[in-house]
Amino acid sequence: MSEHEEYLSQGESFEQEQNELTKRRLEELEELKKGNINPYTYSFEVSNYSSEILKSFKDDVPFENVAIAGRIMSLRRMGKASFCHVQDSRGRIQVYIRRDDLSEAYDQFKLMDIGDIVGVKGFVFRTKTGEVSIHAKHLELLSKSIRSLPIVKEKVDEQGNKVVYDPFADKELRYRQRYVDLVVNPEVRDVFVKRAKVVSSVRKFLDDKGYLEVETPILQPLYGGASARPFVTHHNALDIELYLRISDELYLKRLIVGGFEGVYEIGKDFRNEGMDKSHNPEFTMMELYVAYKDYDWMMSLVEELVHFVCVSVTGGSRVKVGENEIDFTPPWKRVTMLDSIREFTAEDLNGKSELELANAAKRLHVEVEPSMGAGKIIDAIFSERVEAKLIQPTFITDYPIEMSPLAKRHRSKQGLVERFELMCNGQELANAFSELNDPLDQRSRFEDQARLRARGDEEAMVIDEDFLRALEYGMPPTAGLGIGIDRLTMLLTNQESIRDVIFFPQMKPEKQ
RNA sequence: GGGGCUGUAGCUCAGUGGUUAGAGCAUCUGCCUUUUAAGCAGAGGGUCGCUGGUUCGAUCCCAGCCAGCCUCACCA
Repeated sequence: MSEHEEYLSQGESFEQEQNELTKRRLEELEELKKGNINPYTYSFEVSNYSSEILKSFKDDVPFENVAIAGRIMSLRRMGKASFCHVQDSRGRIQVYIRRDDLSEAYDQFKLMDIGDIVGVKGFVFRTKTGEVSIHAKHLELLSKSIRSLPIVKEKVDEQGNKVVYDPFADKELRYRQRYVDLVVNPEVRDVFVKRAKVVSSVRKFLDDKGYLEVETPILQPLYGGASARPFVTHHNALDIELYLRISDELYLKRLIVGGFEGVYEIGKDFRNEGMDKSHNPEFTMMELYVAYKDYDWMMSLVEELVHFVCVSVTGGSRVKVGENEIDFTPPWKRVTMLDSIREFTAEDLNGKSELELANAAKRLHVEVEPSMGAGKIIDAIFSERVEAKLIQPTFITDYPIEMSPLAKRHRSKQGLVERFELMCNGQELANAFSELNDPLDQRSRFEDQARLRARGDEEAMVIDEDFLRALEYGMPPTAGLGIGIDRLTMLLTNQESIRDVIFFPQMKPEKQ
């Protein structure tokens, strides 16, 4: 049995359909080895990048001795000369290969395919038709591809628009084989480069303010800080259940108790809930806690932070998102939850009883259940009648106390807490409050949650005695903030699905 | 979980209750030393998502299942 037959017989790593194409590639691989060519080399001295060459080449100035490496993305063979495009991390450049310049290396070139990774040395020139290209003096196979890539072709039409033929567009394949998506769809790479810029600019902003980046446990004996169902796992040595964190909040506040005056964490949270275009089971959250500050102060910080990130990532203060243009120039509108409802529904819910609230909900065609308290009814009306209409960044402030067991009571408004959410493009982007630091109040709020849990609310918070103990030692007045990094990235890159800003979104397992 | 749409060649997609299921790209053979959606001539490639049913006959009709997308609900 030949080497490639043996490889193909090894079953599952090759689907049936790929066999013919792969078999051919494996034959080439053997031929290369027979010719003493290592198809998987160790290194190559790269001295140039495609985009830099294209940008800096001037026709009258000789540009010699360039060396690039990348993947062959197109191939036009014309007997004793050929053209191909080589794609590196910064773009693509055409390479001209002539038998006369390469002699026996041209025979190797005949065994190369689209998808192979090559190193090219040569000089830069402009072809008859005007494309800046590399005239190869040396061509070397660096890594052989034995699985054929989807072939996407492009043309620039008379109007100068890029036309794409046979796009690799199947969303399932794109998410499952993101490596292929990234190779073949250059705009996908751009989104993730911007995502990295979102994270680094958030970090820079907070570092420059003097806040300390910290890491707290992801595996937690108790979960808390949000209303959500957790993932459960098991630690063998201790023989205990552990939960994947649903938020960082309670640990970060312990650090404020410990004397840090500003701490933040950027990391993954995990929530065992449904998935849709704005929810992935694991997602990236930034949480910040600053001592001696309140939620009013935090609103100004959020304006400054998000504006800074927007400028860093996009170069400006305005972003096109779908049909809308969003302007992040501060200051942003600040409106209480009840006022926003009055503004969009003409219902004034201020000081209304539970029965009056239920009637208002009915008038607005918002479904309410008998079990819902005043706070939940207000929240339901807001979610259904207001939220989607908030396109420009808007702070919604002063939430009902029942929904916010970790937020401090409002200094002047009965039944409300000092909390705000930043709404933008009809979605929540940030959530913040004056943190509850009264241990007696915190304990009674936890107990309210425990009662909800006993009634079957699986998302109600569990009592965290160690957190209460920390508060009993005394926590300074503190402002806290959480920003969903994935959703911020969606906005700044104009992506409508969270799956398009996460490299490997959660998928059902692939069928065998 | 409800509703809608989709699944045909490696990729993008046509198509039909009836002989051997098509196109472009990709692949293979031949020609071609400035091409570019390269071209010209030829060739190979399919469990028509899976299972069952109706039928003389199913890729097509029906049912169930699987997977994906959209949407509603739930959920932050």
